[in-house]
Amino acid sequence: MFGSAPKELSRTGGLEANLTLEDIGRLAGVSRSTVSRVINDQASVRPEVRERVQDVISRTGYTPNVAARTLVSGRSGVIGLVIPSRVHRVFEDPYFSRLIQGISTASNRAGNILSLFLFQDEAEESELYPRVVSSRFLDGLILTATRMADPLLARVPSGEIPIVMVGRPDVDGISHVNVDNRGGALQAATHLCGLGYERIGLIGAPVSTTAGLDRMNGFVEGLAICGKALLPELRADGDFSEKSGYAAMQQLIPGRPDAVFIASDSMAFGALQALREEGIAVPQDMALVGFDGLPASENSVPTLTTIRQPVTQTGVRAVHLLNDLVNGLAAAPIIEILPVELVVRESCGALRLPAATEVG
Amino acid sequence: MFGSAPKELSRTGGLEANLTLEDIGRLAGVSRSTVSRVINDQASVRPEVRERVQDVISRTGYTPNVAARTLVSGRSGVIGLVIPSRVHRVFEDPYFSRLIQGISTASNRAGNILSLFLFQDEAEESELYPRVVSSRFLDGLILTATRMADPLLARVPSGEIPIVMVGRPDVDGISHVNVDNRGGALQAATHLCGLGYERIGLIGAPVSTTAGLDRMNGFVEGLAICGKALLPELRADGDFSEKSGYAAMQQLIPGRPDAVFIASDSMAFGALQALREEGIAVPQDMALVGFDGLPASENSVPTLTTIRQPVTQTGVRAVHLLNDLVNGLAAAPIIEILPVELVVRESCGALRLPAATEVG
DNA sequence: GGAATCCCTGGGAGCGCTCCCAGGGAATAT
DNA sequence: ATATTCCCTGGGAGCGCTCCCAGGGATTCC
Repeated sequence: MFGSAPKELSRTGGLEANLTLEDIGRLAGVSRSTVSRVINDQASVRPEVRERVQDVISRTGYTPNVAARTLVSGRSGVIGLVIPSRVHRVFEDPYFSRLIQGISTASNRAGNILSLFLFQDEAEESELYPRVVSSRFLDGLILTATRMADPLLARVPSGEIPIVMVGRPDVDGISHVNVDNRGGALQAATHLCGLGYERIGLIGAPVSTTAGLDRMNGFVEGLAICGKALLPELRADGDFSEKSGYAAMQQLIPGRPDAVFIASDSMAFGALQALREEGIAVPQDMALVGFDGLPASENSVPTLTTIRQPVTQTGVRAVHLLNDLVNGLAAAPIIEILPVELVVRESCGALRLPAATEVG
Repeated sequence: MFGSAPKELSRTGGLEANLTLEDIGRLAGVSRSTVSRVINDQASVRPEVRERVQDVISRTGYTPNVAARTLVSGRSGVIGLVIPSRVHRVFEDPYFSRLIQGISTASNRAGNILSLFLFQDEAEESELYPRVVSSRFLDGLILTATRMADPLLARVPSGEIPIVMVGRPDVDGISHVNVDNRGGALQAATHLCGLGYERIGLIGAPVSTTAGLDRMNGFVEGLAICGKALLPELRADGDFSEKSGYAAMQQLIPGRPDAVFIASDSMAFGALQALREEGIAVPQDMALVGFDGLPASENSVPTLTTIRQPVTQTGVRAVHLLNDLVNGLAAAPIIEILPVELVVRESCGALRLPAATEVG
């Protein structure tokens, strides 16, 4: 349209480019300081002046220069989401998908910008992480999917920057938000006991994750409350995947459990498949309780009784906790444990049995 | 551990906190400027001085303050990845998963920091987008998953900031990297023709996406080369999902196609399921060619002949293109079209037929 | 009426960096 | 020997913002 515009103009893109507080001030007939006050919602600006300034701002489309603001205030508004290596398929996992959804929404609402750090391998991790953390570019960090003894965690306590972990870390002193894995698994166990099942088995998640460990411990604890123990032949572990659930169930079938708690819904879907192939009816021949509350658990055949965890909410809380830390509204470590909920559907048999007394 | 440490110290985290160029200079017995030269790899620093400075830097763990650097240089090193609303399940889609992988790796290697903008709805989109773009905080933007007539694209040509799209936009003048959807679909058509199939159908992707449109057009063009036309009763469209592929195939079966090109592997998996249920053997009774080259296409029964597109590479190229734009090594719009590749496996029947002459 | 108080507003300083220019010293040329 | 060149280095200026302090004007009080 303006083919003959000087290069300098077209390069910066026209009207709105590179306006400063000073410019806005000049246009509104006030000083830089007053404009700054208006933008930062500080008191003591006369209403009519405030309005005049706001008018100029919206007319010009002025946006403060983040770099300058960060330089002087020491706060960038950027929070980092770190997903360490080893989690290659992370995005295809519906858990992460929902978690990131929650984190993204919450940080958008809170006025934060979200930076994503996917580390493909240890080299990238050890090179990038220090640079990122100490560049004073991030206000804080959310860490996910760390494993036991994660080298990343070793760096955290040095405390250069506020950090919130999603999930329970295996060391103390780190702020985190977690779901009540132990309590949920315990509830699954007592629910099954209460329904009168006798030989109750477990398909566990890897005990190299705190979630897997807590779910197993909670389950065993729940059985203990009912005066039962977990029989070795009724336990198999998977790796959260559907495939591993399928294999684990095949392993359990010879032991003839009448109920099984499966530490993730994905694995439960695999287990369901294995049972279907063997002609074992759920819940008539074997009752199942999963963990996660994936949307798909509503549509399986039979529908899956499961422990629903609030994944999106976990992400939201992580952002809030982090902002509290950043703003000095709380001192690390803060720990938040979100409740889980037993969702009774067909697979546990409760719906077809006469009401039974639940323990716990 | 150091419970009695003064608050000021513990808050900033010890040794490495808040060092500046000036500090490093003092420690190394040189000036701020010299340290800056060392860090930015500029010439004319005596080797021994350079080494001395580098030594102090690595000993202290100094990292430049990104905000200060950005403020003066006008470059932050941060690139944004924008995924507009409507793509809620984006992360569970293996395409996006791989794309983000590629973008992340490339930007890590290029020294960029990646910021993620997931817009949940139009409101978030229209509020955040301008703020982000004009805050001079991002060096550039990668845009994905826009639809036809996306309102986001309307803002792009104003040119405040370099932008590269992944996939072909439906308007001109926007830099993008795309795969040869048209050529790939054309090749699928001529491949099937060359194998002697007569009634060749299409399960298309939504024509509201340029990918869907291009694949359809390429396919029709390929048929035309072979002197064929796409019969209306042999065409059904899906939405990229497995489920929709299943439904589309059910729709096509009555028309008795002897071969079908399916515009995405996911849909092909659904179609395969539908055929299995109907007892229609692939490739004996019907030949199939997919599009995408998902890893899972190697393991389906039968293995899927497909057009493999370089997804990770697409992400990598998007980052490189964007950096070229940012660094002024190229002028917008730059367009890069990556080649796709026909991967012949069992589902097209080529492996069991005597070698046939391919057209094209 | 003059002094004290308050509300608003403007401008200086400085965040940590890069860019640019000036200048000291060594090396080379006259 | 002095003049010219080059290499290397140091420091000033300034990016756009926030914080702080000072001060003008209106208001209130004595």
